[in-house]
Amino acid sequence: MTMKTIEIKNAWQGNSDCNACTIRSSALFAELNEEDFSKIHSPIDDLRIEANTGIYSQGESAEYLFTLREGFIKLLHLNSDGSERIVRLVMPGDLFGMEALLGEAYSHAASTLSNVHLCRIPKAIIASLGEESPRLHRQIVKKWGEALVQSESWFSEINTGRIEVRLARFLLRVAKSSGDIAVAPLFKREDMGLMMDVKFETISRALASMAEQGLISNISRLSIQIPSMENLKKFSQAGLNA
Amino acid sequence: MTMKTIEIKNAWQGNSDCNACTIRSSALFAELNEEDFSKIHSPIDDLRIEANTGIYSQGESAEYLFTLREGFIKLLHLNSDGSERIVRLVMPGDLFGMEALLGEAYSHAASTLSNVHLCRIPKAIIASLGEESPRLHRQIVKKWGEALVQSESWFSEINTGRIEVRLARFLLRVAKSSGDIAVAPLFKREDMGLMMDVKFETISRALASMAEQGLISNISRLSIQIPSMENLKKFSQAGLNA
DNA sequence: CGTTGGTTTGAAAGGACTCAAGAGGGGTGG
DNA sequence: CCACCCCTCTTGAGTCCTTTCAAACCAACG
Repeated sequence: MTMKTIEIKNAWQGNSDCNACTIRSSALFAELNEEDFSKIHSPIDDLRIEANTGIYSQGESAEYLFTLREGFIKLLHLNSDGSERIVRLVMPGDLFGMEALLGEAYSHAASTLSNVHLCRIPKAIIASLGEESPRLHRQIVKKWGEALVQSESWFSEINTGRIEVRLARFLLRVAKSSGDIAVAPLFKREDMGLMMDVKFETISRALASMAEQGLISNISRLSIQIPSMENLKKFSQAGLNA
Repeated sequence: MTMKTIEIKNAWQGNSDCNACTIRSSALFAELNEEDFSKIHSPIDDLRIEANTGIYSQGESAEYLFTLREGFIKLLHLNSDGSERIVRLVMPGDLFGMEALLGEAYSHAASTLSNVHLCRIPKAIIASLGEESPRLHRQIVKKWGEALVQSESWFSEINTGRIEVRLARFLLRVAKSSGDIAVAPLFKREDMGLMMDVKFETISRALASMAEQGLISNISRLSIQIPSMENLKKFSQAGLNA
């Protein structure tokens, strides 16, 4: 598994204009006002990174935290025996790498599952701003909380029961209804296996089986279609198949 | 599974003297000074609760957060299909029920695995104190961070690989070396199964098998002994058995 | 075209689950 | 104090699901 690392020169898109950010309402700076923004001096970089690229690795000193704007990122925790698990799937609007706020090392590795667009925020900004802005502090606490809840419910739902059920819950979680039909992105089978604690062949088989049951259709490398969200939901809750 | 709920009248031990708390260094109020303490007016209750008692349930409005002083507590997340998982094992010094700080409902249920001793802190205290004490804010952020890291590494280590290996990692995590021999507490097999996503019979078999291999000894309902931490550690990392 | 990385599919082996019976411990009432 | 009950834990045998090892397939790319 070769893994590129970011080359900032190529990825750099300019400094962010956070004030005008399109996902600002869901991002870290949601509650900041003009005055708060005026206090930001260090540069917040706006990066685009291609799929399957490492952003940071576990144990590395945490200097930045990140907001994901577009795409998907996996957070990989590696165990003492060398095995690894995906402990969180970062979705647009989510913060990650918050260990930077604690002045610690990253407790997991982060890498891209798709092409992504993200903001990289130096920890110094938060430290200095945090002293003066209770609003930011509140927002940070909130984000930590969301991360924890996300992590725990992810953990509980994606890792309990038969794989087909777990996979169904996963698909419901990442699915996007664009108009009439719902589409769910897929990732490398290997990665999906790391999320649900099964081998990649098992993911492949589960997808095939669910397609046979009519729960999903149009399996391709990177996505599937969901003919009926209702059916899939029912399936994920009961596992009662035909 | 019958479950008592706290009866405060019986459990109440008096209001806490946080300033003199023995676990204060690791608890929420670690960094508060005299002045900060003087601002605390609402009562922080000091409770003792017996084993297998519910403290709060998922979805309940979060009015308090808790610090565990003694014993073990499980945080139970229940899925939409009714299945449930233990998402975190709370150990002495840990905070839980922090959803109260976000003004939300509890995202999981909490109940005792052993007799416990804990402090119950009304959310109002944090809200009012938080406005004025950046130290407390920093401490809260830190605690959130610890909870997240704990949750993720728990998730990754206790849920990856063969059960015997998972069980070994679990034991290492809860073991206490008192002098020469190390002892690890056990819980109801059912609960242990919910932590590692296996049936309770499987836990029972895994314990028996590990005893046969000499990795653990003196299996009883509530604890085991670990003859050699080294061996167990080696086992948990490689899974190479005899 | 041939190579390469990723995905699918097959068959056999292994681990966990289910159902079921039995053993151990603690508490209660006779 | 003993008998009995209930709850929990252990153990057994067969089934089901996931893994393992292999081989074939597919699409992208040089």
